[in-house]
Amino acid sequence: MVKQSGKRRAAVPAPDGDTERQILDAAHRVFLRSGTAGARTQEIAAEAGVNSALLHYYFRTKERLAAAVFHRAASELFPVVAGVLASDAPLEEKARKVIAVELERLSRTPYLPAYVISELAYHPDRFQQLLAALTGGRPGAVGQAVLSKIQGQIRAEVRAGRMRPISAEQFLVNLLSLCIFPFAAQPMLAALLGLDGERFSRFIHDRKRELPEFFMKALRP
Amino acid sequence: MVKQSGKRRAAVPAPDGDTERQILDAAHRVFLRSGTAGARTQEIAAEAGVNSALLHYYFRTKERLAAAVFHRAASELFPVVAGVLASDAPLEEKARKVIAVELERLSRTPYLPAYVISELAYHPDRFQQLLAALTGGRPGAVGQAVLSKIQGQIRAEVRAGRMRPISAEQFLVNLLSLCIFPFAAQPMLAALLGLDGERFSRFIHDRKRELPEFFMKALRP
DNA sequence: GTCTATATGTTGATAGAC
DNA sequence: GTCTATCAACATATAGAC
Repeated sequence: MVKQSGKRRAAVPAPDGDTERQILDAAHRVFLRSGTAGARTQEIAAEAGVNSALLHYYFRTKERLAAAVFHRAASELFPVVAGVLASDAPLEEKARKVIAVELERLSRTPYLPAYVISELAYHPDRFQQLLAALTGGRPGAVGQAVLSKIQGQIRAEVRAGRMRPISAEQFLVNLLSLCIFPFAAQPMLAALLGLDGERFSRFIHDRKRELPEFFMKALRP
Repeated sequence: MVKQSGKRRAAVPAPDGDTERQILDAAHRVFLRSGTAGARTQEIAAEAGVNSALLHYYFRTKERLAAAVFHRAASELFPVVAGVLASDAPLEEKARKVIAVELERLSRTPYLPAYVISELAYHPDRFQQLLAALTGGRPGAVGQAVLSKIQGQIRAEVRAGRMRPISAEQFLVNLLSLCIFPFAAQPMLAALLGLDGERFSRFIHDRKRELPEFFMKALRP
């Protein structure tokens, strides 16, 4: 990002990959663990195996580093789902696919939802600027495209008598709520319902099978 | 909490209520706005109309103040729902009631979910210690009681042919997801689907009517 | 590119007068 | 109880040698 030199350094310093990515990876872990405000650049540098001066050499400020991490985190969370939802597949297939993909992905990065929610709550501007970067200037364009696509499909299903009326917004929010919330609230569920560690994994495992039926059933006329 | 003196001061200093509560109220607002790590005690003091020395007089450390605020925030979020769920009302009525109560309450304090989720993610110990305080030593007791209560009711409904089988955990998580997530993710929905300000309010307004049907329908055999 | 050493600015917290 | 003034500890960021 800041680096321009293409010159490869001699064998010693970087164990694997280039340093910039190592710092970014470390920042990713630390920010997701402690939150942006709670994280310390010094801790990130230590976790990356470098000192904090080098961190500032690659990313000028903590803020820029935070933006880069958020960008990467959000980019691996949204595009997949957006792709599925904007496709031409039948509505029911989309829902099943989204559930499968989301539960699978979030099982591997369970801290992502809480991190994204926190960032959005305390730093709403970051998201706007990310959307602008992703969609090239017109934020909300992807969302609107998905919405009208879904809306059209719902209307068709309703006319065919296979579904009862529901707005595209409610449809989408219901779907995302059921997929994402359990991960965002995992610590709460652990304390409240005892869903910690292995029990949570089993819970999600069961959910992959049960949630599609639950969701589709709710939409039938 | 720290204050012992019952002596009332002369008319001048405190505009309304006692100072301790004013500080707590200010802390509540600031912590919910900026997150615990991002908030500054100085900002809290300013918002409370006092200086930061007085803040430390009442609450010795920022950490204690944060715990007090989280305690209060969580206490106004959970007990109501727990009360409904643990009651002897029929299952369907409980679900409707929870949806109505939650959507109504969160409409008035929309930042609460994101704050609680953030706190839990970055400060899981706080919740344990809160639960211990609330339930007098045995954390998870309330949750377990609710779970087995619900589990029993589900079994009865299933036997009566009015509901298809579902574990109490999935039942509860589905219900809470659908109620809480929209508020936790509001900034995301605003950026993505254009659900900001007035449009979000209307979305929630519609949701109060539509969600009970959606949820109940999903459970029918 | 990477390090050591250091500057600069905040921040949480305390001392002590009133 | 409430204030002014101040401290000590960090955390971010930079300078400059290698």
